Amino acid sequence: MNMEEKEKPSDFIREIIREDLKNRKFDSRVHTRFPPEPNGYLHIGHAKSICLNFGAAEEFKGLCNMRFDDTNPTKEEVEYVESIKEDVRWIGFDWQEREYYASDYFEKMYGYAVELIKKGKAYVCDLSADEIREYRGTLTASGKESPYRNRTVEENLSLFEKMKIGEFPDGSRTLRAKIDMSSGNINMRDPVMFRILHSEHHRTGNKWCIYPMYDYAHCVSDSIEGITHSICTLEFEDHRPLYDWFLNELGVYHPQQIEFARLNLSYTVLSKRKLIQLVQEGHVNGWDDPRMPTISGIRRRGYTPESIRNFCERIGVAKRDSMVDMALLEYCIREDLNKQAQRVMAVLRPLKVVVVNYPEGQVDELDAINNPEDPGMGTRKVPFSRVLYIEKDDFREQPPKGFFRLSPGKEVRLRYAYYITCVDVVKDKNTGEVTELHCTYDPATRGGDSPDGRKVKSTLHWVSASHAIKAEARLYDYLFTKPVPGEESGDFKTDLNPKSLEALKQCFVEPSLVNAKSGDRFQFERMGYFCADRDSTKEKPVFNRTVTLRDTWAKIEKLQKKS
RNA sequence: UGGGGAGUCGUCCAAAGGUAGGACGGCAGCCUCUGGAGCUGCUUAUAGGGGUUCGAAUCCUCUCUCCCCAGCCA
Repeated sequence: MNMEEKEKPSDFIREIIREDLKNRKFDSRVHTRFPPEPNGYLHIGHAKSICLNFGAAEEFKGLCNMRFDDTNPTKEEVEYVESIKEDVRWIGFDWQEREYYASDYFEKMYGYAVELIKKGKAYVCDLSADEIREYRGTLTASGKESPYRNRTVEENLSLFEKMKIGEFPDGSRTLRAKIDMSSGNINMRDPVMFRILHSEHHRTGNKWCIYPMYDYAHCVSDSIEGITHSICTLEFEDHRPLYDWFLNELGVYHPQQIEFARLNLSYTVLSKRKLIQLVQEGHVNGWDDPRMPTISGIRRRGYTPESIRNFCERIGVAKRDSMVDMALLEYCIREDLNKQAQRVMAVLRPLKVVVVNYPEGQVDELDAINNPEDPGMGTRKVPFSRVLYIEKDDFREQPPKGFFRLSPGKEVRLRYAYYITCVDVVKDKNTGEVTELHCTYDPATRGGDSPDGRKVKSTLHWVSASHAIKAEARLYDYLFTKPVPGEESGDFKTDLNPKSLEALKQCFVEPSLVNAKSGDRFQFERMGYFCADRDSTKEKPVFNRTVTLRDTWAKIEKLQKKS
């Protein structure tokens, strides 16, 4: 086995494709499609499907179509088609000119339906929605045939024509496939093919007042486009017999439907219904809120397309229900950003430090490495002066066991600068809060190395007070406090994390960040990866925390608090 | 109690009758001018019972558990 073979993702779907290719099925073609309904924003679960459909097509030198499954005008909007296109492109795939819509095929679907009527395989039914439900039976009891089931072909043809030209009100009649009301598979109990909907469609306008149902529209669309492998999620497994029935009765080109398990991710929700609820009820600030698992939210949070693709590869594709650990997604973005992101110093919760033996008014320009993982990214100058800010968490008046950072009398290194020793602690007279530290520095340690070889246990990040830029940092935590939101209570919203967003408005970042543009990503050393948000202004940049760095000390501290 | 699926480390995915392996997480250590990164080691897994076989996660059989389906949604 060579290296290339080793790297290739493999799963049961790719195995099927390989087998089909070997047997020259579908003329040795591979043609998939990504078929979203434009009724919401794409999320990380869709990314799995996108990577599978576009990825497999690419690997087998085939094609993948973009197809909007727009058969329900009451729920669909152009806003959604635009966002979907942007998101798929951002993830890194291209459908060239093959941008299709199920609505492109309405005429053809109508014609095919007429054929089925002529074959005696479809009929116009006057039952109401409630009556259809009654007649359908239950999971264990078989259904009853509709009294309209045996109309003549002529009558059906004329009624269907009248449905089309708008002679009947919404809900008054449907076109149904004539299959088997006693089937154990409820989908086969004379499913509805067309319903009457006097509703304006985002593409076809008012041309149609009957719209096809998913089961009928999907297989026909796949057939028209010459799809070979129609990949969908597990809940459609029961629909496959119907998919096959329509295509067989029509006697047209017949793709193969294959089902895989949809993605579940811990500490979030991935259902359109729930996501739309979060947006509409204001639990988040829109579809692209960085806490949302939507592609647009993840993008704004600072994730890279590369990390999403790697994630989708790592989680694999199979048929069993599963719950992927959020920690894996975080691993993927850290892995990518560790290699890419420019390092920078930013103090999120500032504590003032006066270097008492450093001359007032003097400024040192120190060399800092932009990315230790990539020397090619070069170095930059960072200004040092008498008054600095360090991170509040990096000082403890009474250091707990294992605390390596600054405390009274202790010496630490300021990254790329000098060793400093804390000589005095200034407190607020009323609250007792530490407001300022007095430290001395050792001029011999300039650059961060001690000529006498003495070691310090810790290196702190810092900024020069007079040079720093004021900034806002938005720290995000999981949107939910439980791995499976609502598992106990039954209502996912009871597990919403009240601390999922913490906005720190008085941060100080090093001056090199003046030029940061919206979308730029950085590692704030020792704090995490951050991405400049579009809310940034010239006066005050805003940074979203994409993900923290792994934090060993935080882990130790948490353990200590427990015991 | 109808029909359709699925059960392998904590999590995700492999192993197509022949040593149950990888990744994430966790733990321990090494290293380090980021308590980052990197490196090394460890990590109570084949749902259960029978059977076939020299040999079973894999084949047969019985049982158990979980998921999906009763929209004129997709």
